Amino acid sequence: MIKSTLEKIISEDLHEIWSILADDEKRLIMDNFIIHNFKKNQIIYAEGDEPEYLWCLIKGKVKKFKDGIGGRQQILRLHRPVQYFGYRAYFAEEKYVSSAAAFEASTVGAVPLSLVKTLITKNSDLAWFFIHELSRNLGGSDTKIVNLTQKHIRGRLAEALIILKDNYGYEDDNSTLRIYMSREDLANLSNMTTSNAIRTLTSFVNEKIIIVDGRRIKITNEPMLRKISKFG
Amino acid sequence: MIKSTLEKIISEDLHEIWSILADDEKRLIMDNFIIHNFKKNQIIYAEGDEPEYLWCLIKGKVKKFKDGIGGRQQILRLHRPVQYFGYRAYFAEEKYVSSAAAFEASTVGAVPLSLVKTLITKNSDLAWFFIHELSRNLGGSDTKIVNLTQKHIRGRLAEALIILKDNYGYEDDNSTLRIYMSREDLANLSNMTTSNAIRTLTSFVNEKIIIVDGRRIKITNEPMLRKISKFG
DNA sequence: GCACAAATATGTTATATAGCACTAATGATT
DNA sequence: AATCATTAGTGCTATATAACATATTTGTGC
Repeated sequence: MIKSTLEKIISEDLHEIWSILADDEKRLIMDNFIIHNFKKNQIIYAEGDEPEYLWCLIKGKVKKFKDGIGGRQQILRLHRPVQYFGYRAYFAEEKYVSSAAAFEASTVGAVPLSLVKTLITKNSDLAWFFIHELSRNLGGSDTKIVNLTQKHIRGRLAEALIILKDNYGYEDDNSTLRIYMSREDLANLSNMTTSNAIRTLTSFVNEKIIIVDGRRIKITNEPMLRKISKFG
Repeated sequence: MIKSTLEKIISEDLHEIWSILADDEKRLIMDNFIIHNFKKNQIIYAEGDEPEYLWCLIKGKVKKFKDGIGGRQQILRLHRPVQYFGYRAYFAEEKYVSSAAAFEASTVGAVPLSLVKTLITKNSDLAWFFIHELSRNLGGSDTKIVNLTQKHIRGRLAEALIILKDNYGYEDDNSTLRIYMSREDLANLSNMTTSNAIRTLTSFVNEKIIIVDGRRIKITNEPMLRKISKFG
């Protein structure tokens, strides 16, 4: 018997998380799992939309953001494979309060949240999975509030770079961030204007903390970066 | 048979939420429910502590906050009876990332989180209660990030006053906030210095949006306050 | 009721960062 | 290759808000 590509993705990539599901539950998910492909910068869902699907990032990178005053965007969270998103609003019985977009070409699976709801009720391990995820995100969000409001520009940018490293890691050279983003997005992540992101990036280069080649960022002095991030 | 005071509190005040529990589960909670009294400004738990108890606010007011750069405090959330707090860190398997303190003399019940964990696993309604709470809090936290980082001082203070109204309501006159807090706490809620909280409060008074008498704040033009809060 | 501490109020100055204007580089399209 | 659009980079100015200084008022303990 030949496994379908979809089944292969699910059984291989998602094994870790869906291992908490019973076989019939897995079957149910597989039968209702729809693969979507999003192009770079394409919106997956937007603020105000009614939540319908649990999204599962299989390949690519996704940002969650909120549009604020004067079209200024705040990036709230970054996702990497295999991570789940788009469920909070449904569980809160709200519309989405933030939007999700693909950072780069991405493959995402969609599972109806109504199905997820049924499974959570029946499977306490799955309930715990989401309780755990939500709890971690909430802690991160609370910490972010203080970081973004109280740290100065250098601290905020340094922190953003650390976040990028913690989320996407380094390439094989052990120093180049495995994500290439525009200066504007870097600014949106650190709550500052694009000009200031560029300027601050330049001063980090001058201080030999990073090396910049276009959108390629090499962190050469991570301890110093963490220090700047911590001090503020 | 005479009901104990404790049993009375639980069966009356907590009915709404614990109604999702079976009788034997209620019994278990009651047997492990310890009442604590906290004085004004007393710390209930502090950042870095290991989470042990689910706290249930029975009487009084509680703030959750995080100490930031230069001793500057950011108030993250406010609690009123009957609300639960202190569980996030346990579910995230982390130490507390914020502290909780009584705003005024408060009565709080403590239930061992290990017991709550057991109950959640057995009772999916209870699991959903926490999934729902966490999801709502996370949405609020994400919204707060944008509000605090992008709005100007007037917008932030206006929003803080609205939050106070939504949380604690008005007194019988339908306009006096049912909470009295220091200008410093008001500043900590709106991410600004105490001086600026005072100044901005004064300008709201001059604009006939509020009336201030010491710590007593009367909101006389709530639509305008919401407008200022929304616009930024 | 007095002494002292804490909170509130207000004016002045300093500064971080936004806003704007402009140029340079890079990348996409035909 | 030429054109155009987008992104990156830099200097200058404006401004919101912090920081500081100093009254003034209010609350608290004896």
